[in-house]
Amino acid sequence: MSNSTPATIEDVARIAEVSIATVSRAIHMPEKVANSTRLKVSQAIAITGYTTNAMARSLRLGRSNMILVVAPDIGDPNFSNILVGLENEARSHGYGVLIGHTQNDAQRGLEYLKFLNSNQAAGLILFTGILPFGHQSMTARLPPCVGVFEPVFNGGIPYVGVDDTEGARKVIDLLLAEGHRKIAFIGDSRTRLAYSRRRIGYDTGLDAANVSADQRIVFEGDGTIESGRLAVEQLFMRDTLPTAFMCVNDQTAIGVMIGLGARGYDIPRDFSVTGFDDVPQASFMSPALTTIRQPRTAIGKHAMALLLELLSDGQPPETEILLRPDLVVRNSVAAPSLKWTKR
Amino acid sequence: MSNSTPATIEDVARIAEVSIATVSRAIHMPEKVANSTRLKVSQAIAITGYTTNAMARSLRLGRSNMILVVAPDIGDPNFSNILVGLENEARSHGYGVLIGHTQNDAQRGLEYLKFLNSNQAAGLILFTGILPFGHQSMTARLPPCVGVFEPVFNGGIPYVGVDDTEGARKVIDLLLAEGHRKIAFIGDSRTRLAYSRRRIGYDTGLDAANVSADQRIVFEGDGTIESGRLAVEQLFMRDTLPTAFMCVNDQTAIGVMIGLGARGYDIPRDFSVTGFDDVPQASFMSPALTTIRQPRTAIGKHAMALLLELLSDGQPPETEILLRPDLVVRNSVAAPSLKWTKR
DNA sequence: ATAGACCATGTAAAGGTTTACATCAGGGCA
DNA sequence: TGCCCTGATGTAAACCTTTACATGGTCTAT
Repeated sequence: MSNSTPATIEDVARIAEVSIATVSRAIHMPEKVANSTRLKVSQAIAITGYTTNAMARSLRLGRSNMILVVAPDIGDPNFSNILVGLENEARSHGYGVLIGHTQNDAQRGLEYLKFLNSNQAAGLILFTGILPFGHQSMTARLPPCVGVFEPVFNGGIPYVGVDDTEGARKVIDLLLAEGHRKIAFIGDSRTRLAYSRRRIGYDTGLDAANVSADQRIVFEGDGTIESGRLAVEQLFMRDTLPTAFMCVNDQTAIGVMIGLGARGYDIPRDFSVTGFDDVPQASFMSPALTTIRQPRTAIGKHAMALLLELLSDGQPPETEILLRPDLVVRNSVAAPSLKWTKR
Repeated sequence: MSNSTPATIEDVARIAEVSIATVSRAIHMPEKVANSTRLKVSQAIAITGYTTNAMARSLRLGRSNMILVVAPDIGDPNFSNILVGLENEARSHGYGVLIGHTQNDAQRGLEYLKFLNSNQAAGLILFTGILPFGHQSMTARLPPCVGVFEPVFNGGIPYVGVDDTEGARKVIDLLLAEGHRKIAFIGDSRTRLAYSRRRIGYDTGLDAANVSADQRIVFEGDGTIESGRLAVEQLFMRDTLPTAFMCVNDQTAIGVMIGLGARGYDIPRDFSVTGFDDVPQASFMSPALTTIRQPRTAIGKHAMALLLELLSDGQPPETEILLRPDLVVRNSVAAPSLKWTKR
């Protein structure tokens, strides 16, 4: 009964008194097999506890049932919720999720390329924005791929993300509604598309409200906490201060809050601050940060669904899926301080 | 040159003018092959860009190069840093990391069991404390396994975690050193070993300081934020209050802080509060929470290293690896308030 | 009655490795 | 010279599936 070696399709065939071909068909194309035979086979499977050997199957089929997910840093807490969406969707279609992170190290990228090349994954989900690069013959034969958060450099690859422009627009509209006119945008000089799109939201929002160009302040940071702090220092040296800081992401916003706090200002009484992403810390800041929520689980789910569609159809159904960003109103925004508007 | 189909060992053999057996040996047992031949083979490999087909290899060898990591919830931000340690260690030994989460759902556990049974993983890392359970013949043939955080129920499985007793001892010693005598332990009635070990730290610490039993207050919660809040409510209904709340984990501590805040008390002036785990939020609370840091990346690294050792040796080198917990002193602890000590 | 179509099933090849066993050449020793 | 040993390489089987093709039986329409 309970052998130490797993039951094979042959064991099942013997017990069901059919050929192995019939067993395989009973499993994968039940409609091609007579009812009586199908029954015999499923009984035999129950007796033996047979599970099909994935290695043999993948070898024969020439593709595995694994999806490789490569992120710059899997330790990033923002990543974990996306993983949930990815995993659920994949598992429910019989795929497993393999993870890897590059830490922005080309060497590691190359390792994953080799990994892919030895047929270990049927598809690839990229958070890095960059295709792995290596030996000509390897790069030529990558499996279907989907980008997340930002389009993959080198193009032609569908991607899933949040509608950055709309998100930014929601933020700027909130600030405008509170009465702010002089709003600084603390950006990110790295050329990532997400950031330039958020900038567009800022600009179009101000355009729509007829805020003149000379009221606009843009600071190019690099998206880190430190960069937010620095932005505050720099802006205080100019003669006109904003009444609100609209930050390209939560990290920057946290930095801005630290910077303003260090100078003794109260948020939101003296200045309003907004972020983007809704990282876990955002709700624990004091004041809690008003920001845009990234629908992370949904992003993961959509990205995986898109990839699986690609795997079966072969043709990318659409090139870009943008999810609706939600404004999360907390306590870091209020009407502009009279102290500054009066000037 | 750049074929659409991957190079096989046969292509390499043809170019190197040797047999496929020799190619395989040149790769896996270089000492068994003449220098001149080895050179020819490696040149041929370079020309073809050959990578060995992992499916075929796994099929032949009867084991894959994947490690399955199963956690209750991969969305938990505490999990992500462990993943980093796991992945780095695995990858550097040529293994890939597959992830899965059970969400405490037996159905999903069964899916992973099937997954393991079809030879998709060479080893298993369990965060759930429970072996997946299913058809007799499947459960009988699980791959080598390592537990993380808590021993796997049903025993015999080595595990890696932090030294909970020592960690708790560090906390209680800090509180005692600040002058606290009446210290409440807010525990977790779920029978998880980690928690009972932390309780031991609490008790031995107080024993060592000769704090009498009637000075000790133990509240059995369930480890959630809500449970911390509830503990505060309950303790306020008793006639003697503690001067410090030592919580079994950070979640509970956050709940306690919320509860005390709601009653208008200031931490640490009126009460001291401590946690355990150092979750990401801990440093963003106000006041920032004094707690015990889990060396997460190190835990991941050790767990994977242990598993890989198991895979090659077959024998568990040790049954339990306890890492040193570090006390993270922030701002939630101060000397006891006179208001309470005077009573 | 017979050809053709169709259905259920079986046979066997193929997928890319690894490795036990066979082969062969060369060298040392009696 | 003949024998055995050693070291390098080749041959072929095995790992477990899936599936194209072959087989044989039943039914329908001529």
